[in-house]
Amino acid sequence: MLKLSRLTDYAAVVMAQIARHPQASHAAADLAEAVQLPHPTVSKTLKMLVRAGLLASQRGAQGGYRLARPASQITAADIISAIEGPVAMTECSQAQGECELAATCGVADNWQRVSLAIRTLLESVTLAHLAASSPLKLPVQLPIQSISLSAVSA
Amino acid sequence: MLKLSRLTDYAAVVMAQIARHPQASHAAADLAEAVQLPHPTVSKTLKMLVRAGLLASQRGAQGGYRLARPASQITAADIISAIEGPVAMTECSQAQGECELAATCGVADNWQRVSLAIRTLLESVTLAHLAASSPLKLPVQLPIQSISLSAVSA
DNA sequence: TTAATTGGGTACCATTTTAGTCCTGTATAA
DNA sequence: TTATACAGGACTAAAATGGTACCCAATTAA
Repeated sequence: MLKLSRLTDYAAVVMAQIARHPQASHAAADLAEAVQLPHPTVSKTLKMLVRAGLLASQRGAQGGYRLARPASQITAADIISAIEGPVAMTECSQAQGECELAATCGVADNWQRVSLAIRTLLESVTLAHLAASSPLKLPVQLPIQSISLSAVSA
Repeated sequence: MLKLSRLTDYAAVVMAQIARHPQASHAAADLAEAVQLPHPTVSKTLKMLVRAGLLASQRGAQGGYRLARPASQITAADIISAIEGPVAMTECSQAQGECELAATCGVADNWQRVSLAIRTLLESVTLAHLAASSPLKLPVQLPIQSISLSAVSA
C-alpha cells in the first residue's frame, strides 16, 4: 500500500488542527478531543513532534503545544520523518553500502532516484497547504507526466 | 520511513532480472539463485506477480516465468500494487467515505492529492527504466520544485 | 508554599503485519 | 510415464505497530 502509519496520519491531523489556531496554546487533552482520538496516543504523537522540532511545548498550567515555526515552513516530509524516520523507499536508499545484495540487485540506483523524487514532492507540500480547508490545487497530473515523458525521450 | 515492504523490493529486483533476458523462460530456482534470495520467498513473489498479470507462467519441464508484456509497459506502480495493493498514503485515500473521523480530520482531501501525485510519479517509471544499468536521468529536482512553486503562488 | 495543571518518560501488552516454510496438487515436456 | 516446475493454501515465527498505564518534572495561580 505504500501507506503512512496511523500515527503519522494522526500527526498530520493534529498539526493541521494546531495550524488553524496558531496563537493559542493547545493542551494534549483538548487536541485529542478536537480530533476524536485517544488521549495517550495523541500525547505520544505530540512528543515525537516536539522531539523533531516541529512543535514547542510549555509545561504547567496554561501550558500546551504550539508550532515551532510558521505552518508554511513545515512540510509534509517533516511530519512524516518526525514519526517514521527519513523518507526512503528501500533499505539501501537511506544507508548506502549496507546492502550485501547490491551486486545482484541492479535496481538500487534507480529506486534511489524515485525516492528522491517522492521526497522532493513531499517537501513541496507544507502544513499550510494541508491545513487549508480548500483543497490544494496542485496541477499534479500534467506536469509530472511531462517529466516522465522527457525522461523517456532523453 | 514510507518504505516498500521487503517483498516488494524483491519483486522489483526479480522483475528487473527477467526484463534483462526477456526471451528466456526463468525458473523460480534460477531467479532465486541469480538474485541471492531464498527460493520459497522468491516463489511467493512470483506467484503474486502472475496473479497481478505482470508475469506469465509456464508449468512443466522447461517452464518458468516471463514478462506478460514489454518492460516498457510495466510500471513501478504496477509492481508495488501487485504486492502491497493499491498505492495510497492514507486509509481514506483508497476507500472513500469509510473514515468516521472525516468530520474532524480536515486534511483528507489534500492527502489524496499528494497520494495521486505520488501514484502518477510511480506510474511514470517503467520496468525498463528500473532494469536499465545506467541510472535513470529523471530531472526530478527542478521540475518538481517548479510545480510546488506554481501551486504556492496559485 | 502548596495544590492543580500539564507535559515528559518509560515500560508494558495486545494486535496486526510481514516474512518465510512446508506440503500437496497439477500441468507439461521429453 | 517420469522428471520438472508452477499453483495454492495452511502454518509458524518474528517484528512492527498501536495503545495503555504509571509515575515524574515543571509551571502557574491561589
